[in-house]
Amino acid sequence: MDTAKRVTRRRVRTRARLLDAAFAVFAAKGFGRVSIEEVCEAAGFSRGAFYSNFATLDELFFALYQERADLIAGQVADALAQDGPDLDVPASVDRVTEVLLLDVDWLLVKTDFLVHAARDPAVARALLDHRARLRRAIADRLSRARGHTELPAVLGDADGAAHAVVAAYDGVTTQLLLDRDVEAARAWLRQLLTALLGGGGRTPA
Amino acid sequence: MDTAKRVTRRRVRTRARLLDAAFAVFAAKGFGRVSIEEVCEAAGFSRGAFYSNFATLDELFFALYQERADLIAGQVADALAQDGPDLDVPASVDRVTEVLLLDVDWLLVKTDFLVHAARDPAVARALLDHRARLRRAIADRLSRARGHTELPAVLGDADGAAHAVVAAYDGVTTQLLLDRDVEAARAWLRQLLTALLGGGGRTPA
DNA sequence: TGTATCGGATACACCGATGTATCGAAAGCC
DNA sequence: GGCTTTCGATACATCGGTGTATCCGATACA
Repeated sequence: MDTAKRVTRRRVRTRARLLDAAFAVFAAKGFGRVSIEEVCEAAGFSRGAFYSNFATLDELFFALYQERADLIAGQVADALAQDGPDLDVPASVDRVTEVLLLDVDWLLVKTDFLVHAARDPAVARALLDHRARLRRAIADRLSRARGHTELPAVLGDADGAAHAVVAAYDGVTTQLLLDRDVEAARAWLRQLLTALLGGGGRTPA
Repeated sequence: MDTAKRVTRRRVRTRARLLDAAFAVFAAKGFGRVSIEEVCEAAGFSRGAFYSNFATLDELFFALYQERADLIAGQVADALAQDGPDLDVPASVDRVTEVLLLDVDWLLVKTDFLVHAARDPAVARALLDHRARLRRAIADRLSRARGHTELPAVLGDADGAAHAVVAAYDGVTTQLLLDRDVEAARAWLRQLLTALLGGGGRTPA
């Protein structure tokens, strides 16, 4: 039942170029202020290319988000897998923080997508799925290390702790979008996370 | 030097109606998807009324945000002022939480505004100011009660604690926008805040 | 290399929103 | 209550974006 059209190699390239261009334009101007034409122009294509690959800007946005979010998720998983069976909380926190607050442009686009998802249940579900997957990765890591380092009881189980980690991430992101100070945000997220997870009292610079 | 035009009473009414209508429409569709005409129609006016009061949609949005944000800020201040010189952390947390997560529509509009501010330095400054004022109110309250309840040292001074409170608020907001579960968000914010501020171990329902 | 299919460019018709200029009615002032 | 000023409605010109239908060059496959 392979309905595959004649394999296409050019197509994937142009699709990728469209997505890249869209990312740049969305980051710069915000999804709400971007037209299909602008994306095409930035990608060096005509609108024909766009309509051949996507039905609407929303569809492209969705594809874009999915692609990049998977990428980040993978990086986070890697960062978490990097220490052995013993969990070194501060080191893990550092690595994850580095990944999560790497690229302000991504945070901009991601927030745009949040606003978009907040008004479309179907999109919201996709975003919630992504977040759930992220939380699960964190929770797994935390519970795997239980017994070594005891979690503060106030948060409940490892799942609660993972929830808290994500909330801290989101909270710091908000501030970062406004002041654009990545280093401050990283320091602040580290501090928050160690405060929540109790990674042994480390004092910030 | 009173450059005041002949006093106008009708004007303020229509302006208010425009702002109210804009709030509803923005909440429903998102700032990026709303046209001037839609706002006017929702308010029961013609576009002439709009252009007589605002130069651009951005300008209206700014005014709208300022108005509502001041309102909320006042309510938070009230909530914080409600106990006497002694600070009852859990009670205060409850009251503030109630105010901050009162209205999902407001959170939607506020997040739209964040996205908007993230790309306009002037607007960003205004939003940062608001946040700073909120933080200061919280920090004042916390430090005024110092000695009674000791804050966890990990967060630094009262200012750091206030920062953490706002971050928790922002983080919980993000989740709330996606799952629309206000009660869960409230419970979760209470839990986070007591975890951060150490309001004596209360266990959630 | 020939050929059938695919992908992107071009051209066109259309629509909705914008901003402005003008006019009539409402509201304040004496 | 008349007069003046202000406010909002109406009409118009314009523009940018959208979506579609068609065409030609590129690309895979035999």
